[in-house]
Amino acid sequence: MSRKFLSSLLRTSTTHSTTSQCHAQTILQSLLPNVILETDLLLAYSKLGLMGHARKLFDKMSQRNMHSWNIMIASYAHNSMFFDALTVFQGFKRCGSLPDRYTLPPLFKISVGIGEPYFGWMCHGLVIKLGYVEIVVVTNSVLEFYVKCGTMSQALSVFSHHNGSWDSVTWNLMISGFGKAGLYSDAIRCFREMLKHQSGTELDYMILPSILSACGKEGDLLKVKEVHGFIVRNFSFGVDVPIGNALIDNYGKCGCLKDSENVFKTMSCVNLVTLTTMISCFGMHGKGEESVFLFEKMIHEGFKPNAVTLTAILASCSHSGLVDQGKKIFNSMISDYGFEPTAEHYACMVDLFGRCGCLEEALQLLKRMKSSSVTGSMWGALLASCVMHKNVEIGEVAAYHLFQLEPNNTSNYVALCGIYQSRGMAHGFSTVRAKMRDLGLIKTPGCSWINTAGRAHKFYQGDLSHPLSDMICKILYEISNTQISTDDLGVGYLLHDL
DNA sequence: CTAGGGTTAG
Repeated sequence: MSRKFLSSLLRTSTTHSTTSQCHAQTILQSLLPNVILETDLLLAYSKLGLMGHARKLFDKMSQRNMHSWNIMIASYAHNSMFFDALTVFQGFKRCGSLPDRYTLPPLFKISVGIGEPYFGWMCHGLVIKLGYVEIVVVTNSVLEFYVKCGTMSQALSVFSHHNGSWDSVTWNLMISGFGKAGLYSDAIRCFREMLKHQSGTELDYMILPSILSACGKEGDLLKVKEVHGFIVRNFSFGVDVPIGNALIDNYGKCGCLKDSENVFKTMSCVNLVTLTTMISCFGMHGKGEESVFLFEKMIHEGFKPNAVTLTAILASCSHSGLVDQGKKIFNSMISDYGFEPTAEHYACMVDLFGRCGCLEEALQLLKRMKSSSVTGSMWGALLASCVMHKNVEIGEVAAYHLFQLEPNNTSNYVALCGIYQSRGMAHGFSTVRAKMRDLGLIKTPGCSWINTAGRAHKFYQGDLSHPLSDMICKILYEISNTQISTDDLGVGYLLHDL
């Protein structure tokens, strides 16, 4: 077998056996050392995730080119082995070479992976200095870095500096970035902007989950329906799994459980995320029995629940008062699946016991735990249950722990006050209020607002300062006595440009 | 050899 033939065989190899047979041939025929062949082997092993094999080869190479360094750095980053990737990159720098367009994107992944933004900022500097800003893949990786750091202002600045050289990945990063940052209306505005820029060209279906999630979290059912209609009209393959999952989730968030179920039923292929989403939708709508039924069905079908699934089913049991089922599921996850419950799961269990009034049982659960592993969210769940059931004794215990753990969290003081107030204990009430004053804590009042004709109108609790408040209250009173279907909500077209 | 989508929680 010639060098050329082995090379092309390796470049298309997808199995361990082909790769190692080629490797054996290179040795048998004394074709090594040879940079091209060794680099081909490197890539073949990396693609199979066999980083140990790749590394052994790489260390023995007497000569390396940019390609070989890039493969090592990118593959380590791809397999979340960030420190190994960094070590290789440092070795690369010691050779006096400069990164190229293939080296740079994985470096941003490394920076996020090791939680070290300085490294990413430095790499952004390199991108500019070495003149790679015009390469859209490189600039997109910079954009993604800022999105993952949660600094949308920086992402926006990168975005606007490269006016014109965007592609659909750029838009998707911006839309999903705004969504992840909770800036849903910005995400929707960005989507509209995108439609303007690329009218006529086909819409990339990868952005649909991002835009659906922005519409759903904004609670805008009409826009969710609009995007759904658009999907049905334009994508003949029907829904792929992530799009189906996003539809289920966002119909659920907008209060249309029936539509979630319909999407779920028509999906030809589902995964763990689909099932978890559907379980949590049932839970959100107080359908605990349906959640448990689906959970048991998925286990029967051989799905292995993950930490998110467990949180969803426990929360669902809790909201529907299914204490025994919740307890059973929690215990079986530990014994049957060797599941290591996280702090969130314990918080769910406390909520499960607490919500139904089993406050003593909830407290015992926390007392049995090592005190250093009891988190604020667990005591917080207990305190919330004590407010619900007006329990002073356990409420004080939970509040005491919370005051230690999060001394500046105003809502804990307010919750304890609420318990005293509901039991008519004026002394306790004023003591906590005084403590809050001493600590300089101010309760931020609940507030809601509405945008009409480009103006925002704010309303605080019990606030009648708005000039039209008389009329507003009268209309609100009428509305609250009228049955309204979600179809009657106002019209706000999203896709009218299409 | 480089970039993008979906799930929990109060």
